[in-house]
Amino acid sequence: MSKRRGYHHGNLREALVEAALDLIREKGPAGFTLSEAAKSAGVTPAAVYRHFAGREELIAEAARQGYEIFADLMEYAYDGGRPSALAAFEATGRAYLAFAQRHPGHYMAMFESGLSVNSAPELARAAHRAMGVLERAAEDLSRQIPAARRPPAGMFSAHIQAMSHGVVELFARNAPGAGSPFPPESLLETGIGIYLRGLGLIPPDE
Amino acid sequence: MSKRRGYHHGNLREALVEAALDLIREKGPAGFTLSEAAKSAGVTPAAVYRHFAGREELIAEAARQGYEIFADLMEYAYDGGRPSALAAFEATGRAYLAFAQRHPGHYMAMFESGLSVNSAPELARAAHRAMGVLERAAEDLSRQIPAARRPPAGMFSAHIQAMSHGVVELFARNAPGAGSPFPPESLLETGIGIYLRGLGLIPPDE
DNA sequence: TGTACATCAGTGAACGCGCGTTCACTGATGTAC
DNA sequence: TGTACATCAGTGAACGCGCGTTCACTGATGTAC
Repeated sequence: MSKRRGYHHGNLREALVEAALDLIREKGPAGFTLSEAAKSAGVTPAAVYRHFAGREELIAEAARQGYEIFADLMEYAYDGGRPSALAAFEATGRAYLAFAQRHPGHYMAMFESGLSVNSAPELARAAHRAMGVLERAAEDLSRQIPAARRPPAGMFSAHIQAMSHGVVELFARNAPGAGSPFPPESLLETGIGIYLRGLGLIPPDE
Repeated sequence: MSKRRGYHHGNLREALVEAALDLIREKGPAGFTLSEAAKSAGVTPAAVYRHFAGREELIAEAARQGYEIFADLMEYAYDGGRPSALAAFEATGRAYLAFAQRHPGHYMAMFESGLSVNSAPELARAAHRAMGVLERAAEDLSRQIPAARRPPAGMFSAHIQAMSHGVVELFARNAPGAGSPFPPESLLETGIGIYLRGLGLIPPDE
């Protein structure tokens, strides 16, 4: 952690963000303190103020980076709707969970810190980009549903978000419902599968 | 809040739990402090220690009471599977959301405080009872699915829990995804409806 | 290549604050006689 | 009904702690000449 070579750190800003992410992952967003982040970056708490206005801004930057990574992953998974709207949609679902598992600190900073997405414009922009992919995927896929039985795309995407977030919170961590006999990946995959079947997007017999 | 009539409070234990629930609802589980709970119950912080071993135990008691209320509501909604397994199941889904909305402090103490359900045996018992209702409802309903296409009941119930929790966290509060144009009740109701259709429990044409 | 100097990232001491927790105490309550 | 007394729920002062934040400072870096 403290790979400083002298008086100057070299890349303190990023080191602080990483320290914050580690702390958030280990103790939750509330357990994270500016002082401890500074300490684990090998620096005095006061040094933090050279790079951030305060504790809040440090968390916001961690969340922003999370939304950027998240958006990139979602876009990569969606891949412009290839090879099919259905496959691309399912890939974004898997990407959602994979992100939560691989970047728990980011995920918690984004969704559990109580941070308002509108506290900073770059944060809002990144969050909007990430959510936009999911909404687009839902829109593309929902066009395959006969218009009469088609739910609004926003509702469709909200369902998937809810299911994904629920699986992460309840079954992908040491949460209340943990100790479930099913791995979160298969829980989410089957859950989304059944849901899509309910929309007539997957044949009922398969 | 401070309806004390003299030196003795009369019902401090309950007053503290209620103060804790109010604080948790307003500031989140991390924002709640023992001192503030004592203050809003009109009492010195030291008085808390006549009734609780400390901060942690106070939160645990709030969560325990939440699980009891939750379990009662779920049992009432389930009503032994009447009038039908399907209707009873849908009622428990609605009860889940209604509980989260009507008892946000309890809900947060239960699911967002980072509290381990196994920190106290009465807490674990209450939590188990609550979750048992949902599992039983899922089991009863899943018996109506042809055995070949029937997912394990535990998975079924996990899906519903995930969707319900996700809707609460993302759309029933001022969370990141909030500002959704759909009220949480209808989000959950349609989400569960589509899911049940995917299981063949609701006819596709209805 | 060497020196003077501006820049600015970090130090370290200090602050006021609210926290959880402890302790000896006090005074209201309710029971025994 | 009245008095003595045990009980124990609450007080209030004190503690050590870590927090976020500020400030004047210092010393490493890198640029101009």
